[in-house]
Amino acid sequence: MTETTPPQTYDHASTERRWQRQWEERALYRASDDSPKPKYYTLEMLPYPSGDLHVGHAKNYTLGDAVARMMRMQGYNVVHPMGWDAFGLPAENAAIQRGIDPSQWTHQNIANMERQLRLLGTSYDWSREIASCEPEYYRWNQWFFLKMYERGLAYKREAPVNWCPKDQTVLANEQAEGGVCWRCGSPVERRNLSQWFLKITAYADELLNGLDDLPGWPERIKTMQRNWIGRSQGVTFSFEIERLGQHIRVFTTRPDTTFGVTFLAIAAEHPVVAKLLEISKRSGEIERFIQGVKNKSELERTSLMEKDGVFTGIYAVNPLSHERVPIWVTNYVLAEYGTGAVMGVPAHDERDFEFARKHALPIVQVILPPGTTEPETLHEAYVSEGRMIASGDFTGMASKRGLRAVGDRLTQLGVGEWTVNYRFRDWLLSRQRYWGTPIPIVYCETHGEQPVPYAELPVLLPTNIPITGEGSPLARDENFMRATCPVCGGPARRESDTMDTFMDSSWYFLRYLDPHNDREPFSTALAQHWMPVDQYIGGAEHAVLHLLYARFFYRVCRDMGLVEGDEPFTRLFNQGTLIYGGEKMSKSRGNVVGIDATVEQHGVDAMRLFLLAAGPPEDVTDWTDTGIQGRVRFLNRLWRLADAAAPRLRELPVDPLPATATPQEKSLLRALHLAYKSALDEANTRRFHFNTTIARLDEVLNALTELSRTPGGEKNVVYLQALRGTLLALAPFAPHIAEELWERMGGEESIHLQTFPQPNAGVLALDEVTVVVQVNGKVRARLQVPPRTGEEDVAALALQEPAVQTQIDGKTLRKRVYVPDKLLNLVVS
RNA sequence: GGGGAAGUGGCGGAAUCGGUAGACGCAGACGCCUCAAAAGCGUCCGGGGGUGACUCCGUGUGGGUUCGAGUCCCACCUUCCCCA
Repeated sequence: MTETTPPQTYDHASTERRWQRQWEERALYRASDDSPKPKYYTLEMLPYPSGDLHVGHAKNYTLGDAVARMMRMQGYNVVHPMGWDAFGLPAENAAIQRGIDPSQWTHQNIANMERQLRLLGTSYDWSREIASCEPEYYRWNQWFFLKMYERGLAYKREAPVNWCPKDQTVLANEQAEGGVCWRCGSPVERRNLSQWFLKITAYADELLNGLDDLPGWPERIKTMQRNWIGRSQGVTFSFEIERLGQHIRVFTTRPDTTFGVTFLAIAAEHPVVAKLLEISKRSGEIERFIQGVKNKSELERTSLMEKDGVFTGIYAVNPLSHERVPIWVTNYVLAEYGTGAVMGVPAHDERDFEFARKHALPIVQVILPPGTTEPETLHEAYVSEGRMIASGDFTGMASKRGLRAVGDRLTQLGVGEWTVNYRFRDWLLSRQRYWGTPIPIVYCETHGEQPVPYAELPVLLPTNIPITGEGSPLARDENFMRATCPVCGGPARRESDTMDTFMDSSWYFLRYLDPHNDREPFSTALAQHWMPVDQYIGGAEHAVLHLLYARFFYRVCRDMGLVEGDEPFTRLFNQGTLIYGGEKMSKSRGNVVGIDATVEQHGVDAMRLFLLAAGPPEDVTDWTDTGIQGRVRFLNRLWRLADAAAPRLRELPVDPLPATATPQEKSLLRALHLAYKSALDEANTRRFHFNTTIARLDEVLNALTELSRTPGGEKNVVYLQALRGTLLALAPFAPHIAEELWERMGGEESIHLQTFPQPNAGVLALDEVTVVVQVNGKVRARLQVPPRTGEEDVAALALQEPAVQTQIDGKTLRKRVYVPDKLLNLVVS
């Protein structure tokens, strides 16, 4: 046989396929519930099965997998599960637009995405997989709902919502942007509809204060949650309406400005409006205004629209100053926030100022800014503290003290009380949609609203029913709607609303711990063993939605005795997005780089390395088609060296610290141990900047290449042992090639079950260090000296340097700064 | 409008504690190998000046603190994110 050229590249496709199969067969990543090792729960946010993964998704899962593998190799019993957020609108839209069964659509997508996740070489424990659309899962949503119902945490009430008159359904705020239905384009209305809520506000203070106990969370996420909860302390008090004998209650955080009230602003939906209409002479005008306001979405009302209003012709009385103040119906006060009415103090509130300007209402200054003695014409509201004026008994008081004093006076007068108000509202759980968890409630003509008995769970979502996109499919399905009353056994109607899908993701991390339990949502003992999640990884888009709901849910579980502790996620890491061609990857932009084609062309190890090396994981990073080439080259270079060395390594006993002789050997070993240190530091400080670790591995390969080219290099023991070490350091990031070469080198067991090597201080130490010599802060020379050389010795050497001499010649030495092993700065003049 | 984060070569980025700016990679230039190409290998690669040893400038802009600033402080500009 004639001599053939050896293969230049390794066959990534067959290698990757082979090891993925082997790992699965050997259940390599199965987490044991009773391991003596310390537990580590690492988790990526579960995906919605939209159909296809692109390299942007891969960035997230690759990081999570690198973390899981690093912890596993450090001796932790790692649980790293994966599942599917499988209920939701896209499946239903596929049904509406293309007549595809939502269940079938979802299951096809799950099958495909699971295949793709396996393709990524992720080390998930698939035996724990869950899909939220399965009755085995959603029955426990219903179970939790009933438990919350019993505890008064789930309740039904009327609330204003976005309503599309054509499609006959409620819409989420983001589905009604610009005031029109996202599907049919009809203008949406605000409607008061009876809806199910979860009482998350009952935990408001706990959710707020708990943030202080989460040092492992990004500060900005905590700030966002604090702002979202929006706790404010103030006074709720009443203004009596003239000629009506009724009151309007207002909430204010600034009772010290009560004497500056020049109008009352109430929401168009405020219940008192009906009464006002009865006695107002201007009812026609008011009704026209209200009609215009009601059609607008909340988004438009709070941010887009100019502040507007209409005077009712009716007055109320300020309980402190006894002045008459006009009552206005406005578009900038929301019925759902506070009391649905605010006192208008234009001098000291920006929105009130703007409103007063527009409608020529008086602006009465009652707080003087420090350093002023007379009220001046205001060009904008003065919202800070100062001295109170024109405020009856309180005149002359500092406003900070006045705030308390006025609040207390209102309380003493019996017209008000100190209250705490929150910006966020209870969680609206109802959806008039098909593809979700049915709410387990029936309505009996005699016994009214009744919970479905636990024994009858799950209330199954019917399959094969028509989905047209108009109205609730469940409400029209007679078989589903017909039920019996659990109290009297008589006929009853089912609740046709389904649950918001954030219900599913509020507790899925607990179900992973006990995914096949058919007696309870999860075993308390297993939750105690594994919880809390040690590391949670996901995008920042869920900062106030999922992450707040899950914290609420966990506390409810705690109060039910199902879990211990308050917080489900000890540490949170926010991934940055991956952009391509300057834009976020998305189907609609047509700039999606799919993972199937990428993996086929370059191999998944190269892709994983590129995604990790592209930049810090929390940053927005760029996908480039050429960048991955560098990682392909890296793997091929490593392959050529390691594959050739494998036969020798099979004969060579493992020795992590071979004796070095030459400077080249020393610098190779040092590079390797710096790579170990980098990987361990990044994993254990949770900085996760593995981009720097991969740069260290590049340097190791450069050093390996260099040593392999010295005479006899390929037999050099240091070189050979370093190759073995390189594979161990690479294993968490490029698991397939590392495993393949490990096997070829005669490694026992899987490389992924090995212990990650520890950096050795002796190896890291340098024989010589470079000390920079500066004159007046500018580098003039570099000295090679042994570590920890004394200042006098370094100074003596420095003065012999010609470049230093010319700089200090004829000048006086003023100061000498010495940083051992780093620098000597000579200050002269 | 308010709050937050970030601005470093042609590009992605490194410099983790105030101490050699530009590690590592991509792209590019030149060379080797080859009939040729691909792959691979080698050298160079912030800007100005100089044959060269070198030298001056340089981390968005302008100030400041310091022996010394990409890093700390103040103001401004730009971009992105969140809230309104």
